[in-house]
Amino acid sequence: MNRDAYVAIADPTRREILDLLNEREVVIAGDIAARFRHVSRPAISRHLRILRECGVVTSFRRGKTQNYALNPAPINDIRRGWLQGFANKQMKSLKALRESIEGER
Amino acid sequence: MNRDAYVAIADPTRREILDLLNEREVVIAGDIAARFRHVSRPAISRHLRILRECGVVTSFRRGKTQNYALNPAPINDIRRGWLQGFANKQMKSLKALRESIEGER
DNA sequence: TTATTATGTAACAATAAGGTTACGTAATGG
DNA sequence: CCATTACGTAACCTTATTGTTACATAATAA
Repeated sequence: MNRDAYVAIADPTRREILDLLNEREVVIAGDIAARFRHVSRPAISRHLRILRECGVVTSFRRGKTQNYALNPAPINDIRRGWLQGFANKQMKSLKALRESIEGER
Repeated sequence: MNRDAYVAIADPTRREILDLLNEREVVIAGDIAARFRHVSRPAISRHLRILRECGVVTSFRRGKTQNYALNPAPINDIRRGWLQGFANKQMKSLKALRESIEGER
């Protein structure tokens, strides 16, 4: 399956996983799961799969460990893409408002 | 219910609604629904409710129309909050990497 | 080879998401 | 008052999400 990066960041557990991968470069699956007391290892495994399907992490096997690494591009694209455009439009509205007030003088 | 703004922007239909509200200041519910050929009015009505629950839109009645307006703050908070921190951490990693290369000389 | 470690996945359950049609209701206009 | 307009919502269906436990598999260790 191929998912949207918006989905990746919509879940708080996944954001926490992404934060972890942003700090440590490469982290093995077991260490990621160990971080979460309240969530089981299989649940984390599936979150990791979703993150792969969103294209925000990559994984590779080394010996008997599965290693995960961050691919931040799709997440940065959200920030510089839709969210940036969203913020820009607000500025345009403010500018238009400001100019209409100017025009009233 | 009280939801997370991440949920608001996770759905493409809701992003489209938000874009619309970002352009037009105040839009009545019917006009929003009319924008979507493939999605029914009740479905849009529920998207609007979710957007309210996420605190990203406000609505008020005027006469017989329900008027919707954007509250961009929670969305901007995502951009300047978690996503900004996420991007900053990457820069820190790059800086650390750069400095470790410096150190090797 | 057998046991252990590390991790994915199948099977299941509960809940949420997103869509539809049909109906309820508040405001306006004749 | 009655019809119309503009919405929300209830009931229902389907599919997705999130979690659990139990099992399968791959790589190493003994």
